Order: sequence, then C-alpha cells, then structure tokens
Amino acid sequence: MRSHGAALLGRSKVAPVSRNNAGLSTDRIIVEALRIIDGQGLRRLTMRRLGDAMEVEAMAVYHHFPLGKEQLFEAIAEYVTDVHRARTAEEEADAALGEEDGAGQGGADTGAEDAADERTWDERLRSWAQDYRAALLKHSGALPLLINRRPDTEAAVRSLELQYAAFSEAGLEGQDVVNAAAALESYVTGAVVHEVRAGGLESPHPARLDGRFPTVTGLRHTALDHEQAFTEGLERLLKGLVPGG
Amino acid sequence: MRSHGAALLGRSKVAPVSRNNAGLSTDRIIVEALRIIDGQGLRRLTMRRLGDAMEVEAMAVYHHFPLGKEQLFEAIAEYVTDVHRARTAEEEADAALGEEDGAGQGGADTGAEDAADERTWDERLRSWAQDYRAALLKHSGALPLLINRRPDTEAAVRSLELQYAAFSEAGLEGQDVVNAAAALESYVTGAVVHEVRAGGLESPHPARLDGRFPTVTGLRHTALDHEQAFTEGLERLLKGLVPGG
DNA sequence: ACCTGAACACCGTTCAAGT
DNA sequence: ACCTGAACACCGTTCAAGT
Repeated sequence: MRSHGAALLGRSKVAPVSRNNAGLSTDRIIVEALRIIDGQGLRRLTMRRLGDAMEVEAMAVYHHFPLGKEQLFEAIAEYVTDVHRARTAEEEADAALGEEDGAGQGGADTGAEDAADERTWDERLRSWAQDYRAALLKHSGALPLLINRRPDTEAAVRSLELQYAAFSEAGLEGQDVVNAAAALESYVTGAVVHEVRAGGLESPHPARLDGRFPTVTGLRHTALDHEQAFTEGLERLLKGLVPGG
Repeated sequence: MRSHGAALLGRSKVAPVSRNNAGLSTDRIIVEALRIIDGQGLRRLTMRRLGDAMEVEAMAVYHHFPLGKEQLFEAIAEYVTDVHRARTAEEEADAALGEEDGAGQGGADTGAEDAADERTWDERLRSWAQDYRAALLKHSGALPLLINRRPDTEAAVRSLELQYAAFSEAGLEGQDVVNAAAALESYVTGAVVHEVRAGGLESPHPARLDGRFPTVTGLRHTALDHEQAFTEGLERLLKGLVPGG
C-alpha cells in the first residue's frame, strides 16, 4: 500500500507521463487483482483484464511477477492472510477519521509498533481469531488460493508466535501447544469456508426434507448467525483446548 | 460407480463398438476427472484432456453436463463430499477382500443399509468426522472446488441429520445444536485445509527465525503429526461443545 | 529497468452435422 | 440420444523490440 501511494505520487508530480514506467508495483498489482476478484470473482481475473484495469499492457505484469500467474496467486494469498497488515491499515484509517472526530475509543495501545501486549492470553487468542476471520472474509473470493502451500512469510510466523506464546502462557507444553495452535487455525479457516459456502441463502434446505431427517426438519427455521456462531464456537474450542477450561 | 461399471459391461458384451455411445455417464466423467485432478492437479483438468482420457471428443462431455465446466465442478464437489458413498464403496472393497480373507474385523453392522445406529452420540460424531476428513484428503486436489455454494444434496442433509441428532442426544437444544454442528464441520474442513497447506515440509520454518519469535524457535523441532493432532483437537472441541464435557 | 506488440499453443463453448 | 468436427473468442506465456 505504501509503495502504491508513493508510485502514484511520483507519477503525477515528478515524472513526465511517458509510455514506460506506468507506476506498477507488486503491491499495486495485488490490490488491483483483489479488486477484480472481489468484484467479478476469481475466475474472471486474467492477466489481460488485470492489465486493462491498470491501463497497461497485460505483459507488463510479468516484469513484477516473472513466474507468471502462479506467483501472483501466491502473493495474493500472502497479502490476504497477512492479518497484521490488514489490522494496521484499518487502524490508520480509524486514526485518520479520529483526527476529525476528536475522541478515540479510549485506546491505550495506539500506534506503538510491536509494543508488549499486556492483554491476557485468552484475549490475545480471541482477537487474533476475530482479526484473521475478518481478513479472510474481506476477500473471500480469494479463498481457493490459500489452499496451496503455506507461505513461510514473516506474517505467518508472527501469527504462529502469538498462538504459541499464548497457549504456553495458558499452561500447555510442547506437542500440546503445536496441536492447539493447529486446531485453532483450522477452526477459524474452516468457519470462513463454511460461511462462504452457505452463501446468502437463509433457510438452508428448501426441499428434500422427508421423514428420514426429523431433527433437521425440526430445526429447519433455526437461523444461523455466522458471527455469533463463530464467536460461540471459538469460546467452546478454547475451553476445550486449555487444561483448566 | 455403479453406472460406470454397467456402462462398460454394456459396451464390451452387448453393443457393437460404434462411434457414438462411447459409454459416457456423469459418474464415469466425474471419476475420470478426479483421476486427472489427483494425478496432475486441478489446473490441468481441461475439457480436452478429460475427453482424451476417456478416448472421446472433448465436446461429448457437454452432453452430460450441458452447463459446462462449472456444472462439472459442482458435481465433483458433491461427489467428493459424499461421505456415505465413500464409506459404502470402502466397505464393499473390504467385503470383497474379506471373502478371500475369511475373518472380518468382528464387524456387527456389516451391510445393513440405514440400519439404526446403536453407537453413542459421541462415537457417531467421531466417526463422521474421521470419515469426512478421509474423504476430503483422498481428493485434496479438489478442495478449492468445495468453497463454492454448498450442495443441497441428500448426502449433505444426511450428514446434517447425523450431527443434529447426535448433539440433540448430547443435551443441546435449538440454536446450540445448529452452532455446534457448524463448529464441528468448520473444524474438520479447516483441519484438512491446514494439513494440505502444510504440504510435505517437515520443519515448517527453514529460516526467518530471529529473536522476535522465541516460542516458535523453542518449538521448532516439535513435529506435527496431522492425524494425531486432528484426533486430539476433535476430542477437545467435542469436550467444549457439550455441557457436561 | 520497465513496458509494448506480435506471436504461439491452448482453452471453454457454440453450432451444425452425423448416426 | 449421443457423439463428432470445425469454428470463435479468449487465455497464459515467450520473445524481440522499444525507450
């Protein structure tokens, strides 16, 4: 995002608008690709359309992603799952609004990068889970992309550190810490997949309900509030994962 | 699978091998498509390749899936997530071996279709989860396909009925039943995604570990046994989901 | 260094035609 | 009903060329 803004600034104020140097950058390409994915769906993201969106020849993208579309996909997956970036961007936006608005939300930890997190282990896990869910939901069209190999980025390790540290503080050790973190991440990812799969449809079973499915029929009109169900399930999982739960 | 076998039989024993009626069927097409997906990856599944694999012109597939590739994808997703079919096929294979082998595994419920399940609610949930995980892992290359809209098939409702009935029996009611089922399915799906993402790599963080990540560094050599971690996490989740856990 | 433009092999899908 | 074969618009990627 930073380089995106800088590039735009550089083009409009300093350099003459020549046919080269159209102000591309990996970040800008990713952001533009996500705009297409969010608006039209993953299948409509093509190199040519991506080029068009940036008013550039499609082949220009290959200069920033020499390995082609697969590499672009990987970068998108990393971008989407980078909770820290998403959270920081959000806070900056809030702060910008706050300058007009005057009062913050009583925030004590505003701005301090990598400040010691004084919250309890369970609060840290809760908010990591909520943030990660929000990040995935924000670009749910890119969800199929993050099924490939796990990025070994700093962002990924940062999330893992947070989880390991929290579960350790909760009293777990060794294998239990690793397993608990895997279970938590599995739950959050799966919940987003579940929610996206459910799509917009309210009543999940329009037809097909005969006598063989009495319990489903009985609960047919029990709506599923995804946000509430997620939070509830998260509490249950955490309760099951820690010894004194 | 049934129609696949029947079609092959019909071709080789009854009908003369004409240029039409090449023995296609939706089931055979799906099975062949999955063979390509499992062997070469989802991206290499093209209509032409699929046709080649069945020694048929690519356009023949459109007669069985008039809406094209999207419809084929949907059918593949339904096929893969149909635990009941997968389990039945597996049991038939076991039974076929058992005829030579003599002794079964002391199985009491062999063959009886839709027989009343006498296992306790938690055993039923456990084995559903294990079966579903196995089904997804068997064709993990198709995983991106089941992120789309949820199939409203009989198989899907059957799974839901099993979950709802089990959680009801465990003492949950109304909203809690629905939420618990959502949490369970989220966990299982997410665990498979997590496992596939982890890929083959043993030590998850080759480099990039500096002083900022002490806990990750400390647990660096704690291997993650996916099967064991899944089962462990499943127990923890169930414990958290039911009242008397 | 950064982007263009033409070219190539391949793709999904339509349509008229065969049996 | 079931499949073929040609055709069309579009795609990812390579490569030589421009500035």
